[in-house]
Amino acid sequence: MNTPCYALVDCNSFYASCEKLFRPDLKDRPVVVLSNNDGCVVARSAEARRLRIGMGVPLYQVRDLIQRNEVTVFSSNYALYADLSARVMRTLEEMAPAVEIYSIDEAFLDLGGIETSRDLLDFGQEIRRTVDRWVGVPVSVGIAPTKTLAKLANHAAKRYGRTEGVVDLRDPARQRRLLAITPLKEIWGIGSRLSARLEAMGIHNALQLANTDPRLMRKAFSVVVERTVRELNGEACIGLDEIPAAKQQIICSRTFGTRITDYRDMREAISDYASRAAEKLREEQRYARVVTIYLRTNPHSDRDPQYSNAASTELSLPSNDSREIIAACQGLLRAVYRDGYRYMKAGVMLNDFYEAGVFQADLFNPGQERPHAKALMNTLDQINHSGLGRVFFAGQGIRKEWGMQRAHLSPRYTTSWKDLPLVR
DNA sequence: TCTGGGGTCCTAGGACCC
DNA sequence: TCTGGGGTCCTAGGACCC
Repeated sequence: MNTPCYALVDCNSFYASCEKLFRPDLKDRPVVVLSNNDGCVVARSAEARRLRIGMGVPLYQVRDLIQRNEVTVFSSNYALYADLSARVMRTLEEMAPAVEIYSIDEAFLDLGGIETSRDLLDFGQEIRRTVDRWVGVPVSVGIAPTKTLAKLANHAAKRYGRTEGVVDLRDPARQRRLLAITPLKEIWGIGSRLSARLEAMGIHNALQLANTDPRLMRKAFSVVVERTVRELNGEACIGLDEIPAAKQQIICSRTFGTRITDYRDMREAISDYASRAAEKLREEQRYARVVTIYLRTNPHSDRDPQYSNAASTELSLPSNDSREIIAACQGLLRAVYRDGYRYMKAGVMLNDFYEAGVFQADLFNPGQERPHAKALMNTLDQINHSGLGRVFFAGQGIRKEWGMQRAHLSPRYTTSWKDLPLVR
């Protein structure tokens, strides 16, 4: 049996790199990408990071800094990032025997057995060159016997220029040296709450955590922390998941571009989110029984009266038909909507999923067949995935005055025919 | 004035049953 | 004043991730 060996490949400043790819004029220039509604900074190019623009800060707090330094600002262009992500992942799948897509910009590779046939630092550099040539997005590579250590190796590859973007952390002595200079909150699985509790116990860095007794850590915290301790010591506890688990929940929620004060606008928004959620559900090829909506005012405001509420219902039969899910959400909205508030956000949640044909027929509506429903939803999805335009239900609204603010949106270069870049 | 969105896993505790 | 024990299931809440 081989010692396990994982690589973590992570795109550098992914969203910012995607934007730069189609804007060669922005090479070596600071770029930031904003969250939905242009609220917070969620990605920064290396140049922007050097200006000390923080991750996750609200835009209004860094507006001066951005203007003074002529930072180029983009709204999130999720269609573009998802498409480029798929290209990166396809490239990695061609290069490694087993790949787990961990997030939009990261993948774990199983390198077990490869080290006998080739030098892993070389292999890491080959990954970097290939992704750069085929897709144009820069990546870093961390290599280690456990996923938790591979994560840390990747951090190091990003942080220290001398590594040239690849760190091989298989050597235990090297692991200990890196752990000794790694703060707790940089460890995968240790967030701010656990960091604070560990600090209070006198544990201040990753090496000190690695040196604790894993069984005691399980008692004091949970099995999650126990696994982290073992992984830091090179004992692989978390395997590679090539096939993503089926989703258990689908959420579609948004902060509105402007506050909603009108029932009809709220009904439009809820219908729109319901339709998006149903679309995602069909992509999963699942049917949901439980539908939930929630809405709330702005909790940061101390002037406006506050209200937040949620409501759920169980469909008589699990469904992924947009019309049924929209109707259920509109019914729930009538129950929880109150006049006289300035609503900031609402959402639709789907739960309790079934595969086609496995659920019990409704006792009171036996044989409730909907022969045309599937064909109609298929047609809808095909049109909406064609890149030619979208069809939608009238209840979703046409003008969408409550819709997202995206003042700095780039074209959908790769997923919309009308946005194809032109070379003159 | 302005603060994202979408997920997962684990645990404790209550409800319920025999 | 006295009032078992053990098991399962479900849910809410906390913590984490990107």
